[in-house]
Amino acid sequence: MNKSELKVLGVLERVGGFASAQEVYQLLQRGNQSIGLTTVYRALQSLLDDKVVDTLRRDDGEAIYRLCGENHHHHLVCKSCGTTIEIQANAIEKWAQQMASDHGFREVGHTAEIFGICKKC
Amino acid sequence: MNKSELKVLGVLERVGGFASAQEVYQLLQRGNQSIGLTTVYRALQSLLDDKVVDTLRRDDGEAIYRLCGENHHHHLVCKSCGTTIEIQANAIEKWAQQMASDHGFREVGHTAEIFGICKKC
DNA sequence: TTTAATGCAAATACTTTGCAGGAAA
DNA sequence: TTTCCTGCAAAGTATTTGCATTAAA
Repeated sequence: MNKSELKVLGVLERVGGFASAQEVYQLLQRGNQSIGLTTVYRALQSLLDDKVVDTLRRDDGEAIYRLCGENHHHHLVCKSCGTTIEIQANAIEKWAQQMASDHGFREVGHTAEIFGICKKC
Repeated sequence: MNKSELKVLGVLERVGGFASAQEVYQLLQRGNQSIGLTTVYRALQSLLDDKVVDTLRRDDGEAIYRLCGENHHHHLVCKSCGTTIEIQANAIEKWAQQMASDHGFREVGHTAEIFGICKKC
């Protein structure tokens, strides 16, 4: 675990959810923690190998990462104004676990998002 | 629905599962149905808009497509080998509706995906 | 000194876009 | 003609790799 990996971990902690390599890089640039993009990729790859972070793909194909085992939440997003509401979803957590074990899956994660038009719009 | 879209649909039917744009393109090249890569991408985009096909991302970020059934479903995806299982989820449908109406949202849709490592991997 | 870490620049792979020629209506 | 369809080439984006430089042990 070297200096770069610690910086990347720091960002992921602050973000408290998913972030792409490009986002991590930009956040580091804004702070005074600047490191190269290549190094961010290498740090993330290494953290993945060590199973410290978890990865999946956004709809546009960009890889996003988060700390493993972190409690996550879901979002209710307005398609019109972009307002985002964080929601708790025990039902979803259970559902995901259930479905996964029904099919013999392990190391399970999930994503879920609700979108629509909010009151104001 | 034009000629190119029909060719792409034909391939997806024959494949009977997921295929990437690049794969569709190569399969068409091998047959005597050759069309340009650009056209394959455009056809897939159009089929997506018409909700005739369904898309997901492979682990390497490549987009894969397949014909979609009429009913709304979710996916259980193996992060290792890409195996995908379709699952029904009434619980999720209800949850999404509930959460949305709790917050005064309308025209509601949602996404949900479970990922993990499957039995074989 | 010997090894590991860094980052620029180039390479790679998938995907999208600009544009000009061709088909269809 | 006028509109839509095609596909080549170029551009764009995320990611990886080669390589020379620097930091660390």
